[in-house]
Formats: sequence, C-alpha cells, structure tokens
Amino acid sequence: MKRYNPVEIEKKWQKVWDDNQTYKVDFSDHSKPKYYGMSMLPGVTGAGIHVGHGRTFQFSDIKVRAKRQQGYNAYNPIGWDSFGLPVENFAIKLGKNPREAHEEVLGRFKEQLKRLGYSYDWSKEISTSDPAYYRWTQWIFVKLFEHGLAYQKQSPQWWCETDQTVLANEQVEGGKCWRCGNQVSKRNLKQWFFKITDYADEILEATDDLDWTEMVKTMQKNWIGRSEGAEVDFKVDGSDKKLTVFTTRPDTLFGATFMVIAPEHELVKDLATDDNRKSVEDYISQAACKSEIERMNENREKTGVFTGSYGINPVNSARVPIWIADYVLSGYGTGAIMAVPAHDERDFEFAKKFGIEVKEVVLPHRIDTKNPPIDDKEIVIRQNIHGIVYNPKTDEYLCLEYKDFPWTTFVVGGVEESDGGDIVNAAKREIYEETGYKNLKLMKVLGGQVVAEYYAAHKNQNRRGFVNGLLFELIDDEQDDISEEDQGKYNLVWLKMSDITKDRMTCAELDIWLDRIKSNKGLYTEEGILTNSGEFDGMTSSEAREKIVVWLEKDGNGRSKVTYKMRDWLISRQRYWGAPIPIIHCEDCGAVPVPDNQLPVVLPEVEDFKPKGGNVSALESATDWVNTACPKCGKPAKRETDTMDGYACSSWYFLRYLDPFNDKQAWDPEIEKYWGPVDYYNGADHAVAHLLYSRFWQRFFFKLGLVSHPEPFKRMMYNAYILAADGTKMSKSRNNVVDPLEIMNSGYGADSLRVYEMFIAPYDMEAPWDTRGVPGTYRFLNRVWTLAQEYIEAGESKSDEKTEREVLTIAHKLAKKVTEDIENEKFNTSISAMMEAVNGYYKLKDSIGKSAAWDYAIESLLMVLSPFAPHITEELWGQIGHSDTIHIDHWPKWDDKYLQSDMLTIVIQVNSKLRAKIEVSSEMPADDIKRLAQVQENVLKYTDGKQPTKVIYIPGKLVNIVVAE
RNA sequence: GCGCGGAUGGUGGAAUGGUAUACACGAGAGACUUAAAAUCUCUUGGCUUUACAGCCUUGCGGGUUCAAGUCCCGCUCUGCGCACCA
Repeated sequence: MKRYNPVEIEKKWQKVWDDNQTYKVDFSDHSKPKYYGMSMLPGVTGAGIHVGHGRTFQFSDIKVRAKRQQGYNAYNPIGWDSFGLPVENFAIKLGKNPREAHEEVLGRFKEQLKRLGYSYDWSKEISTSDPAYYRWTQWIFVKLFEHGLAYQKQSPQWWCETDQTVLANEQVEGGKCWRCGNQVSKRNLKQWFFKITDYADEILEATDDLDWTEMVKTMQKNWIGRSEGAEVDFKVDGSDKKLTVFTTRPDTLFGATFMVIAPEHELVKDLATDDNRKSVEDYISQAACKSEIERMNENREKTGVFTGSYGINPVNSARVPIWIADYVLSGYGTGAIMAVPAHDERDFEFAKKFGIEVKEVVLPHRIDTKNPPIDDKEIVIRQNIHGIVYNPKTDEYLCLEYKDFPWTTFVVGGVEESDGGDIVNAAKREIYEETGYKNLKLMKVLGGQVVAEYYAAHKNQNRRGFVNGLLFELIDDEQDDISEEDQGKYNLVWLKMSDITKDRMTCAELDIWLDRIKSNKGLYTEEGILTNSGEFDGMTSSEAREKIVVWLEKDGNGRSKVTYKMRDWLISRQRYWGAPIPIIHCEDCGAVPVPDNQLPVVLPEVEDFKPKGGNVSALESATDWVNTACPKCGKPAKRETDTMDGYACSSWYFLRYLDPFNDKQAWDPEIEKYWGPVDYYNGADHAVAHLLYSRFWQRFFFKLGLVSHPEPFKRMMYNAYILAADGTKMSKSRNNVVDPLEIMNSGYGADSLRVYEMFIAPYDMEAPWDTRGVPGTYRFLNRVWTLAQEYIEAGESKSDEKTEREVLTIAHKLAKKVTEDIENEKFNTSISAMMEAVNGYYKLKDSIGKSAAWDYAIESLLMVLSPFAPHITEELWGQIGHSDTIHIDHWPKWDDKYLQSDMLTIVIQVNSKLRAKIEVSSEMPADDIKRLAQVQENVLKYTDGKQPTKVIYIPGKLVNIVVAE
C-alpha cells in the first residue's frame, strides 16, 4: 500500500497545474456560467504572508474551486498592491529602493501562495506599481478631474511626523497613523482631494441592499454619518455679517443661549471686538499648537473665550453671546453652532463652566399606556407634583397602594393657590395630607417638568399634566393619622428600588424619575413637547422641527440641510513611491491635467527617495522631471510633485483583473459586463477605506457607462482576525506570526494546513491559532488516503444490500451537506461532515470494494474534499483510474431518496423531559407512534397512570406527552 | 458615551423553537509491536449510582411556549468600530 506523502504529491501536482495552465481562464468562453471571486490584493511588505492571511486567501480559493468543479468558468485572480506607503516604509527599513525591495521579497510571497495550492490564474498577474497599470490609475484621476471630482484645497489635514506625509481621515485610527502607529497632528496645507462626499447619499442609500457582512455595512453607514437638520442664520448684532449654524435640532432654537464658532472659523477676526481681541488671538494660537490628540486627552474639559460679539436669534430676536471654543470642529457643518445647554450635553458643560444661562424648551413626554387619552375628549391641563419620599434607614421609598384599583403610585397632587405656586410647598403639603409624615428634607427637584398624558376616568376627560418630581428624605418617623376616607382608599407601602418597576407602578413617566433619582445629569437631550417657544409651545419636537424650518425659510433665515461626517478623500502624499498625480501647474492656465497621449507620467528614478519633511515632496529633487511645458499653452510649467494615496491604486484593480493587458483602455466594458461584479472575501481591514473608495469609483465609472453595475462587490464577506498564541491579533508588527511554510515544511503539507484553516472556526469569527490542531486534519486526510488505498486494492465488494444502502446514505447526505455549506459559506461544518462520513465508512470498511455504492462513495468524497485539499484528491483521483483533473467539472449529484433511512428514532418526552427513545419504521402512522410512545416502560413510570392532557407529535422527531403534575 | 458582535465541556467549536455538547484537539484505557512512533478500537460536561437510571448544566435574572442555547424584557462581562460630528 502506498503511503500518504504530502510533500511529494503536492510538489508534483503544482507543477502539473502550472504546466497545463489548469486554472487559466478564457474570458471569451461563454459556454459555461461564469464565476468571479477573489480576496484582497496582497501588499508585499515583509517576509511573507502568515496563517491569518492564509485563511483569507484560502476561503476565496475554496469558493472558486467549488464553482469550477460545479461546472462554472471560474476565475481566481492574483496581483500585487505594490505602490504606496507600506511598501516604501518597508524599503526604507531594508535600506533599498522600493522597486528592488519589492522584487526581492516578491519571490517569497509567490512561493508561499503556490505552495498553498491556490488556483490563481497566474497568466493574468498584475501589479499596481507597473506603469502599464498606473497609466490607467492616472487616466482615472484625469477623468475625475474633468468631472470636477478631483480638486485642490487648502485646509487643515492630518499629518504624520514619522512618515512625513498627510493622511486621509480613513487612515487615522484613534488619532494614530495607520502605518507607524504614531500620533498625528493637523497641518494647514494645499492638497488634492477626491470628492467622495458627492456620492455620500447614493452610497449610503445602496448600503442596506448589499449582500455584505452586516458589521461592515454598519461601519460604513456610521462613517458616512448622515445627519438631517437645518442651517440657521443669526445676524451679528451691530454688523451686516451673519453667522450660519448647522443643527439637527431646530426644535430647540428658542433655547439657544449662546453660539460657538471653531477657532479656525473664517469670521473669527471679524467677530472679535477690540476688548476681546487679545484673548481671542491667544486662544486661537493655543488651539493651533495643540495637537488633536491633546485636545482629546484633556478629558474633554471645555475651554473657550468670548468674542465680544452677539448674534440675534431669528425666532425671538434674543441677543446671544458668540464664543470661540475648540469643541466645535471646523470641518463639520458650518464650523459654528447655536448652543442649547438645556438639551445638549456639551453645551451644558460649557454653559456651566462659563456661567451662561440654561433655558429649557423641550419637556419629556409620556403617554400613559394603561390609561391612554381617548380621542375627542376634552383636554384639561394640570400642574402636578410627584412627591417621592426616601427613608435612608431602610433604603426604601414610600408608595400608595390602592385598594379598589390595581394602582401603586408615589404621592401625587396638584399645585394649589395656597401653595403660592411653589412646588416644594405643594409637595410637602400633599405628602402630609396623604401619608401623615411631617419631617422631610428636600433632596432635590428632579429636573424640569415632564408632560404626562392620560385619561381620567372619574372626570371623563383627558389630562395633560405638567409634572414636577421632588425627592425628599425622611428625617424621622413622626407621623399624624390620615383621614379615614383615605385609609379606606389605599395602604402606605415602603418599596425597595428594585420593586419599583414599570409593571407595578401606575406612572407613565416612571423611567424619567428613576433616571433622575440615580443621576445628576440635569438635562434632557431627547425629543419631547415644546415649551418657552412662543407659538410652537405644546407641539412635539418632530412637528415643531418642520414648522420652525418652514417659518425660517419664509424669511430666508434658514433652510433644511443634510450634513455628513465623511469628508472628501485626501489623496496627495508627499512621498516618492506612488503613482504621480498627472497634473501640470502652469502660471497662466493653472492646474492642467496631463493629456491622454502623454500618460503614463512615469515615476522618475531619484537618488534619494526618502521623505524630505516640511511639506516638501520627495519628487521635488527630480528637477528635470518637474520642469516641463504646459500642455495647454506650452510655457514652462511644473509637474505636481505629490503622489497618489496607495488606496487609489487599489480602488479599481478588480476591473483591471478582467483585462490585464489592454493598452488601449483601462478595461474592456464588454468583458466587465459579462464578468462583473465580483464576490469579495476580504481581510479584516479597510472597512471604511478601501471598501468605501471602491464603491465611490465604481459608481463614477457606472455613470460614465464603463461598468454595468453600480456596486463593485456583489457579495462581500469579511473575515475576523486570527489571534496569535498570546491572544492578540496576529501581525508582523507584533512579532507573533506563524509562517505557513514552516507548517508545510514540517511534513504536514499544504492540504492539512488548508483544511485546518477552515476547520478552526467560522470565517467571520475570530479564532485563536493553535498549530497543534494541524496534526488532527493531517490524520483525517490520512484516513481518506487509507480508505482510497483499500478501495483500490480490493476486488469486487463483498457488501450486502443493507450495507450498500448505508454507504449510499452516508455518501448522498455528505454530497448534499457540503454543497449547501459551501453555498452558505460555512466551511467548518462541511469539514465536520466529511470527517463524520469518513468515520462512517471506516465502520463499514470490511465490505469495501468495487460496487456501485462504494464507487460513488469514494468518488464523491474526493470531489467534495477537493476544493479544501486539492492535492491529495487530485492524486487519488488519478490512482482510482481517472486521467482528467478532478478540479474541473467534477461535483457529485445526490438523490433525496437515499437521504432517509427506513427506520426513524423517535424521542419521547414526558412534560418536555427526555424519557425514552423508540425505533420505528418510517411508514408507521402518527397515531400508532403516539400510542406506542405512551406505553414505554420508562414513560409509564412518569405518567403514573394519569391521562395525558396533550400529546404532541413532531413528525419523525419526537413525542411530548403532557400530564398534570 | 454611541453603534455592532460574542459568551455553550479542559480547548476550538456544532445545533431550521423539538435528543444540547456534533466534529476535532487534549486526556485516559486497550489492541498491534521486542519496544517506541504511527495506526486501529473504546471512554471522556458535572454530581449521585455496582448497574438500571436520576438530578444539574449553554454568562446572570425574569418572561412567552407543551418545549428556549435559539424568541421577548432587564443586567454582567468581553471583543471590535466610532468618538466633542452640534
């Protein structure tokens, strides 16, 4: 018997696949359905991939392999993300030119990928730093420029001191550079941007319909951060200027007691009065020095200065002071806000610190669900108080439990004339009258009023109560008797906080009181009913919001407005290793795009490519290259010296994969129409960068008619991290990586590793790496090998009909299970199913041999295992007598008639507890099964002679006998 | 703080509302062997029990249901993302 030698057979088959170009795809072959799937473009930085990457590449390979076997013309592409900061930094570390550094380690990557047996079409390999590729990246830049989607702007942007370049928002993670992990700061520079915000709405809207991992969709939606609201113009008092603010809460406009502008706001100088100029200027220069990180780290303690100017609130002509503070961001909205301290936490903090008025304009609103208002009944307004009495000795609260109704309440009452309109007096009086307690200390007034709506049955009217809650502490037990009438109505009870629940208490606004007893927040930031808001009083927030905006629009003082958190994509980099931005700056003509016939703008060779620092791009030194002629007027002009963000290169590569050698266009739209869009099995990065940028570009191409779908990735599944032995994410920078070559070289080979990578956990769940698991899958493949060898060596099968049937049941079940699991992308359970099947075959091994059943069992096992372990299956496929490759057009069909066996196991429960199991023929009628179930010995023990109240039968599964206990 | 996940044996993990712990790893026992490795077979959630069997168990507390890991309500812990976005 031949022994399983993975190292030998893997080498052999990899060469055969290479020589035969087994995985080469002919795009023009439309005789079969197509399948296009891929994983991320690998970046070549470092010694090679680790097993975490392996899991990602593995996954798409299995998916594509399965499709290829199922009769698809299936394409699994490969290429290299070779431009950009990561590669350049890697080169600097190596002390080499980026091109040399890249080429030096590329071989290692290729070796790893080939040794892992991925079914890439190597004949179509691409690389983003190849001029034949970036010629088209530049062409796309020019197209964007022509459509007004690439523009230059001076503005404060993230700057990484270590990497000496600006970064996009998406490349700043928690205030740190995505590459080097050092803190970044802001610099005010003139930079190139792609106008992704133009597509924000479109992208956002399409997100819900994508067949993507939900988490990524959520991250993208949050990143885009759409907010609906309004812009409101405040006139500046004593000036013809106006200050425009953005707010999502126009319903709180009457509560604006001050305004705040960002230190970078353009009106800063105009607003600072002579008296305040010095302090304003000091504050601005201070804010400019402070890094963004420092701003964040200062525990968000609010700082700011008064400008000396006032704004006029268009709704009520209130004169409100204008402040400058760095908690208002210049890049969002209009860089200025109206501050409503009563209804916004940040404004509240600021107002408290600087002693500014807090004006409440929105009251919380609750409708009593137990006694809801009835339509068409009169609405009566009441001023109410809730007196909540706390006994610190027992840690209990005083409540009234009514005798005639299922009501429990705090002390509730109205404010009477005799109280002088004072809610504290009213509450004390009511507590005394209803409970007799005399000695109380006011702890706190529980915030502002709350509006509670309910139906008062005894008066047949709807009531809208404006309720104040007051918390008292009991000083001592001294108590007078209460009236006999009241004694007949209710009992006094003391309840623990844990017993004061929504179900027990008759109080629609209970949650608000409990919240306010526990916390000292003192402000209400949600929606409610308007108060102190002139003609809008009594309206709900949503109603008022609309009416106020309409009212503002009429006088031109405001308009509804949508704002996004997402900013435009900053793409210039002051670094050498990237696609040069194809722009020529001419003194007369301005920024002129390089004409198509002059593309590519080839990246010049320079002596010293290292970053120069101080906003100077590395390409400045290539003076021969920089100095050129304006394509428009011919006068001397200078080339743009910034290069493009590496993400630009990787935003369209899946399109180039479909036409990698085209030198007339970026890709042929006809090919894309047939092959796009792609299924994407992505690594755990880039959720808001690459995946968003690509969607933006694809939509742009779609508008130009260059692609047939508005979305680039039909299915996108996002894998979770592989954790290293130390429990942290596996990565080069943490120095905890496991090299797949190491495992393969230790004798287990690629197939065992591949199977283990998929077996370890579902793809979208993070999983700790444990190399000790590989021998387990190696053992499994060995068992497959042994099974096949015994099958080959045996003659005619000696099995009887029953065994044949058992073999077929296992085989057909397996074919169905693996086919479905692959479709549903649950590869870990398909491997379990294969292991189970092999275990089953082992039990029947004595009968192995040539027969219809065993032929099918062995062949179908090899076919379903093949995407996971392509080498061993190809080898055994040949050994059992096939001359073609297993990897094309070989997938088992199953027949449902083999899936069920003749006998069923029925579980019998008594009162839902498992008491017996019976084997019955699948033919047996339900009534017979129920009857049989009830006479089982162990069942009788528990039914104890009683008649069942119910017998539930779930066909083919279980009987539940319910008896009274 | 906000948003999105996760929590099941010693470990990784399975379970369309219907036998919880599949499949593996690890551990233990046995067979083969001069011996070891490899291989094969069996055992393996906890407690009680010679056995039959019983009780308990899916982070915690409630609820719905004949039946809950799964659905609903309220928590705890944990991972990830965003974070002064008005």
